[in-house]
Amino acid sequence: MQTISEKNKGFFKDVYQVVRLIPCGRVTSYGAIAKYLSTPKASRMVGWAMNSAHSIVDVPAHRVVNRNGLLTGKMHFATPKTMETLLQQEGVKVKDDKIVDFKEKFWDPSSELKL
DNA sequence: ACACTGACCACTG
DNA sequence: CCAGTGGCCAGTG
Repeated sequence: MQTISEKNKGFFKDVYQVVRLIPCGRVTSYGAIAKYLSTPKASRMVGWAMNSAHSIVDVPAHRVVNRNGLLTGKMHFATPKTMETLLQQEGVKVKDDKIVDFKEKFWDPSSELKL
């Protein structure tokens, strides 16, 4: 393996960059990152990038959730509760594997970074 | 080398 | 409003 951690593919690297820039106590969605990078349809690839990113500490994948604010990838972490635990430690309230006041905690790179 | 799957989102009917 | 389909990249079988 060591696919991205060593080589870092184009799209993957961009995803990690954005996720890495996510402020503490803030969350974002796949579509937001995908749209910021290129097209919202690429949200799937973002999720796939996370699939490898969950193994990378530099990428707080726990701050990345789906459009519903649901912790979709919690199962991919060390433990199914690692994701919600990390979020709660950062001040993000998680209830029923979902982020409370998700829209308030939502961090849109296309709006915050924008450039 | 080909085909299918994968942590999804947005649009159309 | 709810349901269904399309679409992007990369990796594995």
